[in-house]
Amino acid sequence: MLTSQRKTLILDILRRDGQVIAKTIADDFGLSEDTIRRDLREMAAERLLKRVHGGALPLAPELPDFSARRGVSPDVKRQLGAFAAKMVRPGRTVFLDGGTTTAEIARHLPRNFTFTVVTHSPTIAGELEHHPTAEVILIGGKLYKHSMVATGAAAIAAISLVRPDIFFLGVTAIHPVHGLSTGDFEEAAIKRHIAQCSAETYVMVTQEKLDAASPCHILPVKAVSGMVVPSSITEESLAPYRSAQVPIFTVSD
Amino acid sequence: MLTSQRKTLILDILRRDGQVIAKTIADDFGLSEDTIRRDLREMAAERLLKRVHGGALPLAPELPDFSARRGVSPDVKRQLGAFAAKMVRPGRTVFLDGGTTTAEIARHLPRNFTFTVVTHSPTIAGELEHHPTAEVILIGGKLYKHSMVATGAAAIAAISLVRPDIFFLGVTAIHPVHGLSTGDFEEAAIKRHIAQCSAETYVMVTQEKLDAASPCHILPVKAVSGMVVPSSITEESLAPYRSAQVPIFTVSD
DNA sequence: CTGCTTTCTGCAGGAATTTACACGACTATG
DNA sequence: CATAGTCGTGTAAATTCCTGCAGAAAGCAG
Repeated sequence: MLTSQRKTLILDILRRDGQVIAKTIADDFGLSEDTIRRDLREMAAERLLKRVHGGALPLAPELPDFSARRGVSPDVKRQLGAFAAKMVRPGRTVFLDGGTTTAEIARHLPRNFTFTVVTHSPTIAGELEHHPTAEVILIGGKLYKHSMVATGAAAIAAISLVRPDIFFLGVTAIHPVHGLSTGDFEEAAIKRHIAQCSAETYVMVTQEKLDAASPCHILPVKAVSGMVVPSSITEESLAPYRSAQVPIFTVSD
Repeated sequence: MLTSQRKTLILDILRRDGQVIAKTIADDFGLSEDTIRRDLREMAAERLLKRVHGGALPLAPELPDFSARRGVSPDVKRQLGAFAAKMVRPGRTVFLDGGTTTAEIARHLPRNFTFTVVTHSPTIAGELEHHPTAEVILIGGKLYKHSMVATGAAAIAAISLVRPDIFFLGVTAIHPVHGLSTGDFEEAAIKRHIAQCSAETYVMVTQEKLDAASPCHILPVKAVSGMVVPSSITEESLAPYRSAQVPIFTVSD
């Protein structure tokens, strides 16, 4: 990656998130924190941003409304996303489901090597507009606006043509007995189909989804390759899933 | 390989990827890095690109990058968009091209009756997330990030399956002799294909696009069903198009 | 065809840039 | 005030850049 390119990317992230954390960026770019800090110092000297302890902020103290809205993406989801993004390896193909949790994965995808992202969500595709190295395959179909994902026969057909290595599945509920579920029948069918086409399926789980059930069944719990959960979830409530032989990845704060 | 040929190729790669890395290009061309660096130096002297450590970047930090383009002549585009949106009738199917001008159409689409919108741009699809009545069909394919549209064989195939009543075409240039054109070859092919599948094609024209030509030809002027232009454009400069028998819709302020 | 000139290309070596690591200093936070 | 995290500087290694030069190819005049 070219240095000047990296600097413009940092500015992009700064505009998008309203902040830049040296450590995070260093991870995303696969570079040392020193390099990032040097970049930040130089850009601060050019009056492109404001250097602060731990990272940098935009020069103009943005409207409080804006930063408030940007910051809402709860830390838990962001951490889950950052963790999942690290599971992507060079050259692999990853399928990103629609939803806010998977959107966080898209934001944290590594930027120092190439890989392919497949998604049936225009929102996710939009998140990747400024990603420097990701090749994006968009799955078309009839748009289900509630979740902003393509659905229908055309989507199923297009999905059948790809063989993702990893599928990051978003659900509204997960239950030891009732399995993974979501609110829309069509959407459930799509998710199930993607999982069947993918070598591995990982599901992102937050507290409020655990031990719940939504109307439409997607898959049984043991059909997934692993669950990604925040460390705030007690070991006790994970026990039923562990006994179902599902690998669980705990993301510490 | 001829030198000038090589330089053209380098510019192509630069436009396509938004970056050029000396080492990579040298490998691809089977030449020494010195030769490539010399080329880059010379082209930088000719103001064709921006030389940076490790390679080169497009001259102006992404001259017409999509997100950067958002914001040029917004009022005019909004009026054009509002006018075009009124051309949509109940029950019809409309294809929206990618781009900032067509995004304005999406924002102004009528909300009191149902119709179908087809688009190969995730950005446009995103604009329609909160539209109450529009059915949205998303065309999938390999995402061309510069313009944020799906491209490739998959996109062509999917487009072939729809028969839009109206296609709102976005271009970067229109010229009485050279016709409609845009910057990317693949994108031009897609636009041409959409136009061939559609009953009618209307092109949105603003002042800076008039009487200009971009590298890749899409269609001749007389292939379109009509041009939508702002009233600020003089009748004089429209004369060549009127004599080509192209209906012109003037949008007053 | 021959000899000369011009242009292009690759190589060598020194300069400049970039990056990562180490270490002591600094800052935030409890 | 203690600790963990972050900063900045110095340094060494790697990479990239530039200059000068020599050989090869192409163009041109005689």
